[in-house]
Amino acid sequence: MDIAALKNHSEAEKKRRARINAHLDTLRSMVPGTRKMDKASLLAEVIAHLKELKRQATEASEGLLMPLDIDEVKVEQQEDGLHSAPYVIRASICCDCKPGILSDLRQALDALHLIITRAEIATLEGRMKNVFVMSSCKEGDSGDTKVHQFLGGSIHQAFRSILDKFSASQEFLLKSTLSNKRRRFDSFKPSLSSSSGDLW
Amino acid sequence: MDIAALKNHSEAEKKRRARINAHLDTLRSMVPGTRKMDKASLLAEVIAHLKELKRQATEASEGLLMPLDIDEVKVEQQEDGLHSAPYVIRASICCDCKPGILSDLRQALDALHLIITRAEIATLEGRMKNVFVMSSCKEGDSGDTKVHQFLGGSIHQAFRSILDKFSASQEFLLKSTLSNKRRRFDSFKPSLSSSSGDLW
DNA sequence: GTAGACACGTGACGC
DNA sequence: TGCGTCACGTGTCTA
Repeated sequence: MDIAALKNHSEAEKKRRARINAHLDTLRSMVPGTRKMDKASLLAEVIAHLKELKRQATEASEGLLMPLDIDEVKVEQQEDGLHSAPYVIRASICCDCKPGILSDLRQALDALHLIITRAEIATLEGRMKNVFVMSSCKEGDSGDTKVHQFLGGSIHQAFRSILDKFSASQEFLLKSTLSNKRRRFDSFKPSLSSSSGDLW
Repeated sequence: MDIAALKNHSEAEKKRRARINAHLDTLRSMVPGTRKMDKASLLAEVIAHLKELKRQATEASEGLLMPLDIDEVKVEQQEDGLHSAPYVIRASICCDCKPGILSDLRQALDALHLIITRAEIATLEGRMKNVFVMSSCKEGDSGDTKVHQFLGGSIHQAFRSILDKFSASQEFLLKSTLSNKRRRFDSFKPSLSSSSGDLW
């Protein structure tokens, strides 16, 4: 009978729709503010959330990345999306582990009279990366973009000069002893003891 | 004419389906390995991906969190999903900034002969949080779960004893001078200069 | 009364 | 041949 086959067909199709809609409902429960949304709009919102989460994830793992060969100073304004913390500056410096560089950094930041909300030191394979999250000391400066741009410039300049100072001393060592360059490869995969022993 | 109305209707429905399918294709392009998947399976995969990204995001922001009042030692195995780095141990210790505790931690880790792939020191408001990402020195241990459980236990024990040692000395100070407890509130929102000056 | 969204059943195509 | 998936047109409901 063709009639029975048709019934099976329609029922199977019904099952299929149910499966899809169930997943759609799951998505509705996962993405906030989509409870009573269009199917299409829901999917659009899912896409947006997916992008946002991906951005956050890569941003978070970016913080873990540490260039092994190039020294760098980065200063950027952190809008921080949801946390409603306006005009927060995030400054980072990545270079070889050098004793004394930490106190230089500390002195430089002290001189700028900032509120340091987070200070992070990471070491990896003889390299170090310092990240500072901070904002201006004065309350009134919070909304002033120009103040933060100036502050960012000052921080960048201060860090840069510290970097130059220490890389200059390294270049001096490089010229005086040829074995120094090799040392960078020797300490390419050291244990913590050799890589951070001088630093701590 | 009813015929024109019907045509509009079907065309509108066609447009709607096109919108939905376009979003579905966008999702396919965003989630790897779903190029030729069922509509339902695709959505299931999207849900899984969304969950995974959410987990990573919360985990990443968790790493930034630092308990202000309670000292803690955490040792956990990090499967790390995509990076195919099996059996990596992540150990963290959070406590008040105390000079000398860093060298104690270093000595403890040195004694265990581990490969430290990442060492991180973060300071915030007079508190410090150290995170170490590491794996066993020996290659053969990589797949051995028991070895890593034992290693994890050893690390936890070592960190715990360091924590106890320093918190014990703090309790001693607490009993000897009443002003000490207040000090914890005095340094609740210090600048970097006062919070990490002793540590560095 | 019209525009948009949804579920339904059906024909078509692939394994 | 059946089984699964898809696109399509239609009926129905709500705003």
